[in-house]
Order: sequence, then C-alpha cells, then structure tokens
Amino acid sequence: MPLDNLQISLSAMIGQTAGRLFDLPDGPPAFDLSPSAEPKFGHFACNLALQLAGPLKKNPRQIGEALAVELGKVLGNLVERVEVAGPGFLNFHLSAGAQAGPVKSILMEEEPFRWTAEKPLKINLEYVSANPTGPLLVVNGRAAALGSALAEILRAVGHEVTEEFYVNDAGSQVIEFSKSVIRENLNHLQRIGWIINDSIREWANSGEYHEKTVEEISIQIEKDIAREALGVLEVGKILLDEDMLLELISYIVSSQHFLQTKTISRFNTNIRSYFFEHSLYESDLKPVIRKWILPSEIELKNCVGSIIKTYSLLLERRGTSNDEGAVWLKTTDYGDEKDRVIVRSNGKPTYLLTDIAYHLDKWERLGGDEDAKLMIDIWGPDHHGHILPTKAGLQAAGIPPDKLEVLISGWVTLKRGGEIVSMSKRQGNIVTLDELLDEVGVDVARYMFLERSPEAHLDFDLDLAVQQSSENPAYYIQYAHARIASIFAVAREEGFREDELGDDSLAKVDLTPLFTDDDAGERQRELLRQIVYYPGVVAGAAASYAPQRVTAYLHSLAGLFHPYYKKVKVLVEDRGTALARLALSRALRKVLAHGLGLLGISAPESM
RNA sequence: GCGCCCGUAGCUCAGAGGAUAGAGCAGCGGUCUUCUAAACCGCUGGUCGGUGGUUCGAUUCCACCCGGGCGCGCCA
Repeated sequence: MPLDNLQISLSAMIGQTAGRLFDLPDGPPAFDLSPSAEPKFGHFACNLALQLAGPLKKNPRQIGEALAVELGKVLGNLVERVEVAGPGFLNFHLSAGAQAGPVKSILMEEEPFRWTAEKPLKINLEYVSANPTGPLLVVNGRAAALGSALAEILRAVGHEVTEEFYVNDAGSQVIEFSKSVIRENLNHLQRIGWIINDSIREWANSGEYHEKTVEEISIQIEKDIAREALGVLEVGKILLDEDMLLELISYIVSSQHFLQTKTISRFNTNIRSYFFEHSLYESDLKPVIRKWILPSEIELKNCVGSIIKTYSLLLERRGTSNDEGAVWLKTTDYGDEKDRVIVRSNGKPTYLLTDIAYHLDKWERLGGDEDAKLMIDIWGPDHHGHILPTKAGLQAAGIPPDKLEVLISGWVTLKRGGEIVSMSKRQGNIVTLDELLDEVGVDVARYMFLERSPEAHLDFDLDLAVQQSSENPAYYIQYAHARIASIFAVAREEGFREDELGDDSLAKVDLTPLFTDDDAGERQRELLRQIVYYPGVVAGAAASYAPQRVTAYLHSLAGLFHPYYKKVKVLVEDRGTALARLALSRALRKVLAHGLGLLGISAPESM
C-alpha cells in the first residue's frame, strides 16, 4: 500500500456525497479540491458549493453548509471538521489521526511512494537524441535532466517507461561532419602513411560543417584513427579508398556516439535504449553511409528496412503526390500548414520520412493495447516547428496524433558575474555538458535544469551554482536531508537503542506529542500538512509533465525544516516527545530522499 | 507575413479559475556555550505587458494589440 493520495480519495467522496444530496441529472459539476493556501484554511479546499450555485440556483454558502454537515458524517474520523468559508469554500481540516497517517505509512510501507495509476500507460520517453557529431552541449543537458526526471516521476505514479535516445547516425549531418573531420586530418593522415587519392581529397574539402568543435575533435581522433581504430602505424602504407573511407566515417560516428553515452551516464540518466537511425535502413552502419555518400546508391528503392515499409504504407494511403521529381506527403490533410517533402528529387528520404518510420517502429516496439500506449519526445527549442508536420505525418501513417506528446526543452543561457557567457569555444568558455559538470557537479546542474518550466528560457547562474550555501537551492535541500541523518547519528550517541530508531518501531510511536499548542506544535502540524501533499505533488508533476513542481515542493519543504531544526530540538529530555519528533523527522527525510531521487539528485547522509 | 514559446518584485523565475500574488538572488540589519551557521531571524520591494470579453470570481480562460525569443529548406 503506497502513501494514500488523500486529495484523490477525498475528492471522490465529495463528488459522491454531492450526487446523493442534490438532484443532479448530469452528476456533480467539475470541481477542484486543492491544497489549502494557508494552514488556517485547513488541509484541502473545495469549490464545489460555488460550482453548484448556478445549477441549483441557491446561495453557495447554503449549499456549502448542507455539504459540510453531510461530509462531516461521511468522512468520519478522517476529518476533524469541515467548514464553510469565504464565498462558499469547503475547508477540510484533517484529524490528528489522518495527519499522522502518512508518517506511519511512510515508515511502515515497503514502497510508500510507488502509486498505481488509474490508467497505467506504457510510455516510450525519448530525449537528448543528438547527432553523433560532437560532444553533448549544455542544452542537451537540460533535455537529459528533464527526460530522466520525468521518466522517474511517471514511473512513480504507476506508468511503465522506457527511456530512449535516438541516434541520428544516418543522413547528411554525420556525412558533413565526418567530411570536415577528415579534411582537418588530411595532412596528418598523409604524414602517417596514408595515400589519399584526389577524388577523396576533393570530397573532404567540400565539407561545410561549421562547428568549431571539429578542430578539437580532430586532435582527439587523430590518435585513435592512427592507432586503436585501424592499426595503421603497424600496417604501413594504406590507401584511402572508398572502403577505407567508409571505415573511417563509421569510426568517427561511432566514437562520437560513444563519447556522448559516457556523458549521458555520468549525468545520472537511465537511458536503456539507444535506437540507431541507420537501423531503419539496414542493420549495419557502413552500407547506410555508403548510400548517403554515393550518388548512384542513394535512391530509396535501394533501401530495405522499415524506411521502405513506411514509404510504401504512405503511398498506399495515397496521401502523397509527385512534383518536380520529389515525393510530397499531404500533411495539410491533417492540419499542417503546408505539404512536406518525404523523398527528395535526388532519391534521398527527408528527416520527416525517417522520423515517421522511427516513430512507427517505436510504436510497434511498445506493443500491447493501443489505448495504453504513449510516445513522449523531448525536443530542442529550435525544433518546435516540426511538431505539426511530424504529428500530421504520423496520422497519415495511421497513428492518432495524441499518441505522441512532444515537449520542448527551452534555451539555456549561462551567466557569470551577471553577464551572459557566450558559448564560444574560442573564448575558452563553457560549451559542453561535460565542462559544465566539471564546474558545478551533477547534482547542482540537474537541479538548476529542473527548477524552471521545461519550455521556458533558462538562465543558468554559474556563480550561484558553485556556491555552497543556502543561496544554492540544491545544497539547501540536500542539507536538510543531511541534518536529519545527523540527528539520528547523535540520537545513537545519546543512548537511543538501534531497534528504537528503526522504521518499524518509529512507525509505532505515539505521535500525539506533535500536536501541541505551542510554536513547536504549529511547526510540526505544518510539516505534517506538507507531507500529506506529497503524493498530490508527484501526481500533478506527472500529469502536467512538470518536474519543476517537485523541485519547488522540496525547496519549500526544506524551507520549513531548517527553521524547525533551529527552533525546536528533536532530542529533548522527554522521551515520548523525542521519539515522536524522530518519527516525523525520519518521514521527512524519506520524502526528501524520494523527491531528490525522482530528480536524479543525490541525498547525502552528511555534507 | 504565418506558426510556436515567453512578458509576474531591481534580477532570475514559481503559481494556471478562487479567499491578503510567492520563492531565490541582489540590498540593509541581526543570530553560533544548545541535534552540522552549507543554517536561522528581521526589513526593503508589485497598476501580474496593454485593452476589451466570458464568469459569482481572471495574474490564470478567450480575442485583439504591444514588446522579446525561436521556427517557417527537397538541412536535421
């Protein structure tokens, strides 16, 4: 039994009661039950009486009174009282027992924070999905933090989530990138004994990849190419012919991908599935690269994989037309503003066709009942224009548009000393995710990325991120966790027995000493109130794809704990009080640890 | 021009139909003989971009306008 989401249970009971109490042919109207804005308004506030005022043509306060009386009976010892306030709100004040309940279940239950969704979904959550054309950048880090946190949050509420990274290793980007890397290395290759024919030299020199990173990557690849990858130094003279070129490109692409996966795992993400774009064409990378390089073989008819299946499917559905040698998909039939090319006049498929093929493949891999499946993509901010075409394309292929949820991960600006740090390699500034992690650490980086709403622009304050003080919210939360751990360490020194401090025995502790009428009691009731809200916070974060709700909650919870710690001593003389406070503290610690866990941030025992 | 995102405190941003609009930073002033001062306490700070509309109620929803970002390729 997980920690009860009281908000949901209460809400259901309120709806039922209203249905019984009033003559409502259409059932009770939509209403909200939300955490109360202030302690004096109780634990939950409900606007049902206000919503009923219209249909029933009665004063909302009268309706409220009637509801309050009936609910007081129905809810029994769950609530201490239900009162009507303001224009007609119903304020629910939970009983001491109901407030203590969550602490007990957090301490007692095997998995208090793993809920069962009303409608559990099988979700494929795709994020980062960078081209293997250089290291991951700061923006990729934001998407990685978002994706991995969202995956955990969705799992917590009962969905089954696969985290996936789509590797764009086929297509023109990787060819252009490889071209430029090879161009940068022509002299070096010659020096170590490669014989480079003119046509390949010419090909390499046509590279137009603008990334500044090419130069740096080249230096790093130089050694690899020469030694580990191809063993050239030992072999001696080697002809850079077509076969060797494919070898070289596929090496460059794979090595970049490998470096990206290293960064990804360092960043505490849980990507289990790497899907390679080239596998839409063929299982091996090299033949696919060959198709993209050699004009004679690029025609779609030479492709064999799911790309051609998808193409045929779209043709069958007749949503296509030919114009100037290109094949167009009539995405306007599905709400797009203009039709899109899926096969160029030179025979190469466009990203839209491969994207449709990829999503079809993903859709099939998800398996199971269509109603219970969902694909979520997290895309970079420069791709929002592709949402419509992609959804239209999927619809053309027979997948309902609401089966793909595209979330946009916004821009990131780094700031230092109040100034924007231009992300330029030339100036020696931070560009890559690894450089950022070197400077601020994984925990802080993840927190900063998850603090804002996903699509909003993010200013990343580097000065703040490196500070180890309350000004840095990530440390502030972690410190609350560490402080609680420390209370327990001291408790052991002060003669509390190990078995007294275990979860099982703390769960049995009488919590009434928490409900006193002094300052301590007030603070304790407020902490309990916040614990009650936790399941609702996670549920809301999952439903709205909004991890920032979890960060905000944890920050405010830590903001209640620190003053409490300062003002109220846990390990007091009175053993009953001390044990009750220990139980509360342990429950708090578990909530903090779980919330941080959802975000992929560590919860240290000491700092 | 069309489309998407954003306009909330000096700065960076939460809040998404409700009851006096929140937090952090910045600024000013205090607190370590007491479970970690990576902490705590106090003060200062707002016509929620504008105008209309829907509603018992709008910072939140709708329309239009203004300002900023991004996208609009047979690149991805």
